[in-house]
Amino acid sequence: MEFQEKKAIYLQLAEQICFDILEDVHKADERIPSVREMAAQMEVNANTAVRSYEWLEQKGIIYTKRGLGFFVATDAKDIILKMQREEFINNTLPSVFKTMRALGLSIEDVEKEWQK
Amino acid sequence: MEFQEKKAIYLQLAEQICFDILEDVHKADERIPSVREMAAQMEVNANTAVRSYEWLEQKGIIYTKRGLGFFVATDAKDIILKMQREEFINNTLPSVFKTMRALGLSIEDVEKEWQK
Amino acid sequence: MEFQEKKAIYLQLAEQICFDILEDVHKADERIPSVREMAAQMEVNANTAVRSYEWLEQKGIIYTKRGLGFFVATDAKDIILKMQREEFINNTLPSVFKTMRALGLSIEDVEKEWQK
Amino acid sequence: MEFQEKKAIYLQLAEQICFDILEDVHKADERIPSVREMAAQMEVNANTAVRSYEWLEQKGIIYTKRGLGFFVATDAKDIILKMQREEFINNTLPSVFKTMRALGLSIEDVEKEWQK
DNA sequence: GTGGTCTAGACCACC
DNA sequence: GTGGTCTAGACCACA
Repeated sequence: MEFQEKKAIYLQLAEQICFDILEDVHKADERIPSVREMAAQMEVNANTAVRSYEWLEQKGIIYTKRGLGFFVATDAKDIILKMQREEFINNTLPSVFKTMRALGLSIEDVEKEWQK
Repeated sequence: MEFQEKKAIYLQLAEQICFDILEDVHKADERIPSVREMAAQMEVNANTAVRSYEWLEQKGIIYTKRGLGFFVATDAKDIILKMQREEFINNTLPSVFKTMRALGLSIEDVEKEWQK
Repeated sequence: MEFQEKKAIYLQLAEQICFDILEDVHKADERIPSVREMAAQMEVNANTAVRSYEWLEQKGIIYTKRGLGFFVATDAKDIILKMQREEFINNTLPSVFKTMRALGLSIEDVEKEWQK
Repeated sequence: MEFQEKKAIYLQLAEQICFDILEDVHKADERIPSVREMAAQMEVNANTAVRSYEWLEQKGIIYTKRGLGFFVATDAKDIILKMQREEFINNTLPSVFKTMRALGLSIEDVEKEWQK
């Protein structure tokens, strides 16, 4: 996997895993590769993979069964979508709005385009 | 100047010049640096700077006086803003709309955010 | 192909291609020789042929399909004829009018000739 | 003087002399340089200059006084203008008309431009 | 294979 | 000095 320089690798890996969950590469309640396997697959340091899994667990997207590994949460997709929705609302939209103001475009202009 | 790898350098340079015109670094009807000066400043090949200037000239943003150099068009800002508006409508918005559909967001959700 | 010294080669090549389109050597929606083929045929540098093609593309006379080559636009002939009409009106006619004034000829004299 | 390759040099020289007469470089009833002087000035072979003078004399534009040289005819300008008018009517205009037909332009279109 | 881009270096006309 | 053009040769993404 290729990573951007601007963003922490463990976050990019976590996002990739989220993407895979949405795409059913990893299905609800099923096991995902172990930290070491994932680290090898993605060619990152094992500690980086650990941080990704911790982050996903903290978000409730995966959970751990001692001795067995990590599993996809039943409602993982819902959580991910909700997260992405918030990301869109809090970051993408404000940036789009800023551009609109700079260009003198109104919300009505955007609505017209949406109809198409 | 630093350039992204994904986009042609001559286009990035042209956009930078547009940005400078909007910011009054280069004012209407005034001369901009010669092709060779700009190329040296930005550390690109002279021919690449030529392509940028040709692109801007073709858009009507700058014009040339023989033996004297390139000058900012009187209505350069209008042209740039119109261009950017079209770019936003034709490229940025469709991408935003695609994300909205993927996340199940409606135009009403966006309107609520806009009010804030 | 032989080129005049007074005019840019890439423009003369572009005009030749226009001529060929009008003569159905290159037909609407069909592929024209690749940049490199054309350059070899006409014995010019490949970059010069590129400039010709870019000029024709910018005029809407040809269009490009990625990895496949350049194709003649459906309405290429219309565009070419319109272009040539403007050229005639803006350049040829003024020069003819200048000669007429120098020789003391009126528009009526020309009309008489036109009738024949 | 520089000569085009496509046209006989003696004709180009004769035209240049006509041009000079119209511009009063050589005035009516005055002597023009001898054949040898002219040949030297224009850097052409003396025989070529002779042919030019013969051509001009045959047209009635210049005349010879034995032992004195060549002189500009009293009505030289009239003859030249008449000649040029015929040249315009017989060669330039037909070529213009041909272009007009090829482009689908009418004499009315030309009249409109003439008014400007 | 295609077009697209970039560099390096050259010559020209114009001012 | 300015822009404008041309050549030579290189690397890239895409199909």
